[in-house]
Amino acid sequence: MDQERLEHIRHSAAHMLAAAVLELYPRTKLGIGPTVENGFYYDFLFPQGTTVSEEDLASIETVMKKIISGHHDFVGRSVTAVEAESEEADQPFKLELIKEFAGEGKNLTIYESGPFKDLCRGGHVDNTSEIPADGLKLHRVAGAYWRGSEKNPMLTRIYGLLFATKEELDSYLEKLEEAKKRDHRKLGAELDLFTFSDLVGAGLALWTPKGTLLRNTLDDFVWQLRKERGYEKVTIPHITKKDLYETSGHWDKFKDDLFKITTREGHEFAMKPMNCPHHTQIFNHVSRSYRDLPQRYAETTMCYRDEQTGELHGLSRVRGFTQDDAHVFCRESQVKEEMFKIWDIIEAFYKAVGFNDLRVRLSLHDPAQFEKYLGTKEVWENTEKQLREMVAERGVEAFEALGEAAMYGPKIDFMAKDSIGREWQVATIQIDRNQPERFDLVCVNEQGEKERVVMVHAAIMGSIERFLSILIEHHAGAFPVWVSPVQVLLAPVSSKHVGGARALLNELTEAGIRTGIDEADETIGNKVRKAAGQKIPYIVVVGDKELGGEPWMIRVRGQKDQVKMTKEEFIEKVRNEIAGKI
RNA sequence: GCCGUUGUAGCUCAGAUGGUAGAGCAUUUCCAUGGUAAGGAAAAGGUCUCGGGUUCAAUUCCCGACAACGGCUCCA
Repeated sequence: MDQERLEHIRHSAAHMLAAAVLELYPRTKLGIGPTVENGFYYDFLFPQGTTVSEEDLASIETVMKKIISGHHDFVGRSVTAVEAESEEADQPFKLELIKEFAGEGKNLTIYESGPFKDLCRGGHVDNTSEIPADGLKLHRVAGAYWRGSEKNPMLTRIYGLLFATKEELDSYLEKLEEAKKRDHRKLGAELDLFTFSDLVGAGLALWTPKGTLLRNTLDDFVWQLRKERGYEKVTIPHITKKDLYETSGHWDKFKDDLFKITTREGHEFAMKPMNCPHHTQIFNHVSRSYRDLPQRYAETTMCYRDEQTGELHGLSRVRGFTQDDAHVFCRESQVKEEMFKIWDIIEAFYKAVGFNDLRVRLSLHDPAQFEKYLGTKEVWENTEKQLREMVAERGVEAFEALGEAAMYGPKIDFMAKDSIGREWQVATIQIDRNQPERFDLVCVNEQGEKERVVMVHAAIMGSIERFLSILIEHHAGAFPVWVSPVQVLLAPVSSKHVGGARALLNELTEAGIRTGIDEADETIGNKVRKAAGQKIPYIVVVGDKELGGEPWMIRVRGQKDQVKMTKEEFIEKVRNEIAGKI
């Protein structure tokens, strides 16, 4: 079925949803009912005191299907604004739309289908019998502001899924189930990686030893890639005087999102929401010669933003998060080379963690809202042109996104697709000519003159928290061997094998393999079950045979049959995988 | 922040028109020395999220806070 036809079907179904709601709740006021990616929604203002629960959806759905089965034709007719207003007299939201559309000189049409009529620009099927009722499911109810503005009243939005066939609906529902199983919030608890505490507060993740190992493993690799390219580590405090952000321009635009601290002497401080302003002060504490450039500062450190409670979500959106941040201070002539170095790091890193094809997004400013940004139009346009050239030179396909730029400059963002096809922004490279201006960052050039430097911002994982939410879901917790907190689990057959297993533990650990041991007095079957649930890559049962020098039967994650290998072969194999970032 | 739903043991969930609660898994101990996805038994574990109110009595009803979930808005 072609997309346009599916759109018509979904939009027609939205009318039927409204019809069903009016039948069950006659005094309901109607918002709008467009199509969305996998179906449609309709916004309603229910009569005072009515709430619609998830269970009520089933009865609405039943009524909806009954109306659909009435084989009603969709009949449209043009109306004047006055006619439209009289027909929709008891629908305040429709009246608002009529007024607006009439003001814009648009033609108004009303579509009738059986018992229901609606102001609508069209795009329907001819008859409701064309709506595939068995591909339909009302699945969610949510709040949504009228016309998307938080200044407007909150309406109740009912989402429906609608596919051409039942099979497609079922397969989509299966996909949702699969996503649920992979949910990082669930896996984070099951794999004992992180937790939240009501005492500590919402959006403040606490990392267990295993989770910390995971973070550090990834961060160490990023650092290795950076170190090879001339980066140096720096360290900054997590708070700053207000003055720093007044100079950077952040205080003005983002003061609501800062955690603020007032000292006993009445001075205002803030928790840092980013690191660049601090890093400028390290660059700027001595005069720099062009010979000292580029200065490349890297630091993995936490930032804090006072996100609204309703926006928090697992690790994806938190109040305290860790950036693997880096800033390069360089001359204009060095920008491209530095950008490409970062690009190389990003490619190497994402390949190693199992994301193969990153999409590249050019995140540009939104010309319609230029007041959101720092700096002049000219600087922005030049920088954006430069980014386009670099993308072209790099020979990659990039898509452009208006309004996705940072406050101080445009970005090249990298988008990763996870294993069930969802796309996420991960790494980012940003060119910044505004903060060097504001902090007066210069070097002395060959002519002995002051020369303005350029800042390049480069986060590889971005926020480690958000990155891990994506990584956990991408691999469903079954991380590549080099990333896994525990790479090999030893399971002694009985208590008399514990000593021998401990010796093996030392041997494997010496070989650089993260090894665990399950010494519990339990059956071997139970130990295997638990280790498999922990998604540990290799499980080795240790009994008389193994300790007696016979080949091992290794249980490999994801494989049904065990693999036979000598101890030496096994150690070699795992070491190679760790070294090869597999 | 807004709309809606929810909050009972570490986890997953039962439960009572208002009379302080129960299971499985996990934990601890004992028995079993067990060979690749749950061996057996016992014990321990709860201010029923927190704070107010109504009541002889509140985990249960009411109000408020906090937190989680689904969205909206936001995301430097």
